[in-house]
Amino acid sequence: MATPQLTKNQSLVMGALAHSEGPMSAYTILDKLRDQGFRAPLQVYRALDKLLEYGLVHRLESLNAFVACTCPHDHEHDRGVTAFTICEGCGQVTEFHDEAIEERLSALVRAQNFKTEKTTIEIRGHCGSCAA
Amino acid sequence: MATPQLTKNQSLVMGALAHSEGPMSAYTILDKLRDQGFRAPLQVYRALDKLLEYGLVHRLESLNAFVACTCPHDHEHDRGVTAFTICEGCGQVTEFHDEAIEERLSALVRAQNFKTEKTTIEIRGHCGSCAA
DNA sequence: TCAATTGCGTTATGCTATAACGTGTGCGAT
DNA sequence: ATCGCACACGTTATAGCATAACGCAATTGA
Ligand SMILES: [Zn+2]
Ligand SMILES: [Zn+2]
Ligand SMILES: [Zn+2]
Ligand SMILES: [Zn+2]
Repeated sequence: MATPQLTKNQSLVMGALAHSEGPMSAYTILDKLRDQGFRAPLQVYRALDKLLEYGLVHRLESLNAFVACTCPHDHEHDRGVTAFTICEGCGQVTEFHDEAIEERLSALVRAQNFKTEKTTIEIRGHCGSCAA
Repeated sequence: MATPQLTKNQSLVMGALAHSEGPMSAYTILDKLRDQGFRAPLQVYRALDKLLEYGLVHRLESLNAFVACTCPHDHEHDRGVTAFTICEGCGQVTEFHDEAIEERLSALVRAQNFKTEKTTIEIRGHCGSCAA
C-alpha cells in the first residue's frame, strides 16, 4: 500500500501518535485533538483506519490502543509479521520483526491448511527499567 | 495453578464455552445463561477471571472473546506459549503450541532485557474449508 | 466467637467501536 | 457545463465490552 498525501485529520492523528511516549486509545487521541477541532470518535477512527491501511500505525489488540510504526523502512512490512513487547510498568512499546518466527509460524499454519491474513504477536511484561 | 472445584457459576460458564462451536463474548455467554439465572455481566466476568486463572479458558484479544482450552494435558501450559488460528469465515479457532517459537521469542525478548508475563499470538485468516 | 476470605447479586457507570444520515469537494465522462 | 461518482468530513445516536462500588452470605481458620 503506497502512502498518499495524508488529509488534515489523518495528519493530526498521526502527529498525536508520533509525539506520544506510548500507545494511545482512540478516545485519548480524541481528547488530545479537541483543541484542533475534533469533536467525535468517528473522526479519530476514520483517520486510524487509513493510517492502519497505509501501515503507518499499528493496533495493539491486547490494549485496544494504537502506536505509530517505528519500523525503519518504508512501512513495507506488509508481508512481514510485526511483534511487540509492552511494558505494564511504563507503557513502553517496542516493535520488532523476526524472520525465523515468521517462517516457523508460516509452516505451522500451512500445515493446518490455513490462510493467514493478519498475525498478532504481543508480549506483555516488564522492561528492564521496570522489572521489580 | 491447580484447578479447585468449580463453583456453580464457574461451571455454567465453563459448560457454555465447552459446548460452543467457537469463541463467545462475555455478553453472548450471559445471554446463553439467562435461563440458568444469570442477570448481569459481572456474573460472567467473575467466572471468566477464575477460569482464565485456572487455565481452563483462553481470552482472544483480537476478538474480545473467550474459548475453552483444548490443550490435551492438564492445562499446564503455564510456562508455554499458546497460539491460535482464527477463521474469519466460520469462526473456528484452533489452539496450538510450538517450542521452537517459544524459544525464539524468549531469546529475542531476553535480548531486550524484557521480562515476559503473558504472550499473545493470534492469526486471523481463513481455514481450509472457508478459503475463497 | 471473631476476623478474613471468597463468592455472589445488583445498580450504575465508563470505555471502545460502529451505524446511519447528510454535506461538501474534486474530478473525469458525457 | 453538468452529471455522476468517489471520498473525506461532521453529527447524532446506538451498540458492544468491561469494571466500580455497594452490600450480603457462606466458609474457614485462629
Ligand atoms: Zn511497524
Ligand atoms: Zn517499563
Ligand atoms: Zn490451552
Ligand atoms: Zn473457516
